[in-house]
Amino acid sequence: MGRMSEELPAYAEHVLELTERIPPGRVMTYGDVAEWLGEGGPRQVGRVMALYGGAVPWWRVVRADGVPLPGSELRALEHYRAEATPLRPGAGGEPRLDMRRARWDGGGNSDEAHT
DNA sequence: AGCTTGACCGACC
DNA sequence: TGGTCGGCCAAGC
Repeated sequence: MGRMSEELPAYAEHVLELTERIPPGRVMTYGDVAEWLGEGGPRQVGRVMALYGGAVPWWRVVRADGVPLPGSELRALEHYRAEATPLRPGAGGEPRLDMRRARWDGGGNSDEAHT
């Protein structure tokens, strides 16, 4: 029949798939995901994560400024600690992601970090 | 059809 | 370091 009941939009599936691909200890920004995918924008990625992010390592997709997801900071921090994700003390002493080291390019070159 | 909202981003000041 | 502004793009009302 004509209508295909998409339980999960194709775009959402791509976002989730890439998210699962992010190695432990690394993160990608919403914008990076969108750019890597070559479609949509940061806001679309954010929407997907808000709706279906619970099924994937959501803590590995973060804002460009390295601030942990508001509302789930504790849970995120726990994961970062467990994965040894590069963190950095913020102004108020609050931990923020060290984007310079934690940012992952998407597998184009897995080993590139290391200053 | 128009306006608001959102797990955003970069430039500016 | 932090606040504001404009741009972005899809979904809801």
